[in-house]
Amino acid sequence: MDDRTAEARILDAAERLFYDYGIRSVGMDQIRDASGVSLKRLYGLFPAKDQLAAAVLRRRDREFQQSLAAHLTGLPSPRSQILGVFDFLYAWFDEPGYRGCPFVNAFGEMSASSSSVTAAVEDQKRALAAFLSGLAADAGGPPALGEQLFILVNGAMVAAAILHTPEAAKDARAAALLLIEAHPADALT
Amino acid sequence: MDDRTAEARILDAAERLFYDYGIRSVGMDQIRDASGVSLKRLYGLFPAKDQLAAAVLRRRDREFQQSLAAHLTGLPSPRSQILGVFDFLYAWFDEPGYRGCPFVNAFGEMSASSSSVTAAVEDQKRALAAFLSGLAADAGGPPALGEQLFILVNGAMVAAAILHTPEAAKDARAAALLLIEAHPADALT
DNA sequence: TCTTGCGGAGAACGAGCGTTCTCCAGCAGG
DNA sequence: CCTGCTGGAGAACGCTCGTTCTCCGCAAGA
Repeated sequence: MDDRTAEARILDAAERLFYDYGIRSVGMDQIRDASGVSLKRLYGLFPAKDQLAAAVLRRRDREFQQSLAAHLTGLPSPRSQILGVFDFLYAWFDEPGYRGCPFVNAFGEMSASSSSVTAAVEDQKRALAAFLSGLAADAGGPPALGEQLFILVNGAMVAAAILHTPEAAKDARAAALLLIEAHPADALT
Repeated sequence: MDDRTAEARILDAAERLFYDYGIRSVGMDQIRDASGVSLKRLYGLFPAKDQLAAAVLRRRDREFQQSLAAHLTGLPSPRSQILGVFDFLYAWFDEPGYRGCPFVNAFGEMSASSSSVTAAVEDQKRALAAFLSGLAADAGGPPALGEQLFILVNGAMVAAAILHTPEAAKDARAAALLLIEAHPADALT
């Protein structure tokens, strides 16, 4: 098998295992077994476990952004796109295996011991904040609206995970709607 | 030394070490060294590490609730008490060693491997949600306001930790203010 | 056919760590 | 003085796991 599919199979296996059981709980042997790629090749592609974890997070960030953007295309206004973010979250929270935001979980688990993981988490959160600020600006809201949407999104992910309910997405959506309408200049509907 | 101070010294040491470095990164030997309590006595009081971690979290929850309540006493209205929650958060986020919500971090680290820790985290979040719902009801807001405040609080904790800025508390405070005013019946000022 | 090197399987190594055990000092009671 | 108990210090045990090493099959080229 060529390197490309070997790398993808490793990332697929690691992503699932890390998310389901936590990064530290999963051994490299389990990733070898689940991916079918030998340890030697695995270490040839990813020289250490935390770099594999960081690579998993960075790929997941790209997929998350693409998936969210795809869900939002076709929505007519910036305002409906903002609300669409929370509909997207609801569908995610409602999936059977939802266990919280993988980036927040990785931060809680590894921030004290792996700088490459924390850097990947930080980059994902900055990208998400920038994306939401863009939507907020498109909707004619002030910069603070972007920050508030970012807080709502992260709070909903935590609340849904710990309290075992996807309803947090609906509560956050309602809050976002009120915030959009409350801010002085909401140009578009 | 009697059991009471031994237990307190263990909890003090474990709380600091667990929060600073993560639960799994801290060995029982380090807790023994930091607390000055022998391993034998330590295991006599807490039969396993995850039960010690759960005990740390439950005590921290009690202290957090008391500290928050003390910060809110004297504030004249439910509305100002709600805003006071976010002022309280700002002061916390601005402390040098802030590393996120210890309960969220513990959840990310241990939810797959320790039921006693996840139970302690869940109880803390339910208590916090109930407290905020009480404030929201006192302020004349609908039940959804309580849920939204809960989401804002958790989102602010995550955002402040990962983005290294206490400003998230101010953004969340501004959002809370808008939500209070946006909700139909805001009786008290 | 012989050689050479790549890559797979998995054993091995070394460190960390949760938990238990051993040893011993000190002290209370007979 | 002897006995037995409590509790501290820390060695020891057993397991996990990240990482590396060894061995071997096999395919490609001369």
